[in-house]
Amino acid sequence: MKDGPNIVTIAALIGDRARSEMLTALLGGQALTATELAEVAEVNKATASAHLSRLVDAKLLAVEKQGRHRYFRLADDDVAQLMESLLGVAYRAGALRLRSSPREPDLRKARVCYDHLAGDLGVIMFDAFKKRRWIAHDESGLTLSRSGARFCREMGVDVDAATQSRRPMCRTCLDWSARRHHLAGQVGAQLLQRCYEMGWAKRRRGTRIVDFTPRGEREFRRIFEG
Amino acid sequence: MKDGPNIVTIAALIGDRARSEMLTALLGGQALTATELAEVAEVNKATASAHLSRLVDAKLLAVEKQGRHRYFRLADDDVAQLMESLLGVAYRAGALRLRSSPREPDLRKARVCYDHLAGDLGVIMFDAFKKRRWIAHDESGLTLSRSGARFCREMGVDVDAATQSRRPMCRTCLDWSARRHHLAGQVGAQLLQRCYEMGWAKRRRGTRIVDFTPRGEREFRRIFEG
DNA sequence: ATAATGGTTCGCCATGGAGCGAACCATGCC
DNA sequence: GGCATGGTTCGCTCCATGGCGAACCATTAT
Repeated sequence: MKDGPNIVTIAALIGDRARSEMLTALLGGQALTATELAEVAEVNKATASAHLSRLVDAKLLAVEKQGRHRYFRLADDDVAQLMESLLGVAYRAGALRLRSSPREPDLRKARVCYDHLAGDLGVIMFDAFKKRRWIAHDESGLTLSRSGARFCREMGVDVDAATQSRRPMCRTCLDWSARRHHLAGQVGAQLLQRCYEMGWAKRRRGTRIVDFTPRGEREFRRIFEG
Repeated sequence: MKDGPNIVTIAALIGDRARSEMLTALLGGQALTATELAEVAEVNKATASAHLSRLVDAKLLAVEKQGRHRYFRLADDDVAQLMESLLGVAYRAGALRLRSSPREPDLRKARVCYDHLAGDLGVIMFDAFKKRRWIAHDESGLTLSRSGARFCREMGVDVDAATQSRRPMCRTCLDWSARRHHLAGQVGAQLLQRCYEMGWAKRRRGTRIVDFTPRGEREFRRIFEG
């Protein structure tokens, strides 16, 4: 077997219906068990197991044992970004099944991207962060400014806890539907959490769609828009 | 055939050794003929032809007829970005063939990413653009500031011609080796051209590596660093 | 203990698709 | 015109891999 540049194995792994279904499901952010993933992919437990172990070997997924369950999640948010890139190309190549699906507008408006908010509302939030200088580009990427930290605290984000972790606070993520950036990283993740906790929004079951309540959306826009 | 989300077809297309070899070659930016690509991929002309037509159908590649030749290139710089994303994940998953290849340091230092400069030097240039406010983020992405345009003109970039085209002037592109952004878009492409024209750098044959001359690198760093 | 449930391993089948050679068009050159 | 060269089409082989069922281990529940 001639060995090619190993993007081949990665791409081939994603380029299978069942596995891709699993990965897309995990883009939702929550960890799922093997059987759940088998259902999502509509395959046998045996096949699912085989797929999953290959995905783990390739470091696309990470596992966590919990009792007799094995919880799978995306290994990394690089992987999430990769999936979004793929979705972007597929979407613009016109092949994405989503297009002309009734759910598409909702997905474009607000959805979960691994663990943070994507879609139009995600972009709005990111723009606000830039405009108000809550984040700044420096040599090492994106950093939260002093005023940004203040804002986050007001929103109930535990900035100090976040400082401990070695996961970057802020990070950009390319939004396939809007072709713009939105906010990822710890701050992005925690802000989405807060949206749930404050009752502004809720995940729609079985999808990546985030439904904002009318009041939630009003508040959100009041804070981030204009 | 159950139809999955169509990232499957895209990923599957990339997930084949021969095709992936072709795509990677085209990441070099110049259009190549079918036979050249067949050689790169080490396959028959017949198989190459089959692969190429599938890639074109999926809008990953674009063709241009010229006499009895058919020149293939990446359809879009979205595709280039996707490839870079994949390279990034493959690289960090530790599987990339490059790793521990003698050429790796050179690739990390400076390489072509489709049509613009990537690698450490690419990142240095992008950082300079940010720091000196030659580019600014606004709602619609990255724009070239007035001083940025002035600088580009000094460098011999034809900014006005670029304004005509509908391809974005500036665009970020994620650098898989540096995990940071570098500059893409028309300005990125033209600046790389100028590096060649001014004799600062040269493509290393058959690779994506850009070799700077000692003088070229000195000049480059003098302008963009610090 | 025994049963139930979550996952994995193994052996087998089926098929998609990658690869080739040969014949075949298309274009350019002499 | 005739010949070389670039690409495509067609028919064929062959192998990698996805899929399943059944048996099996592991963990929790009763």
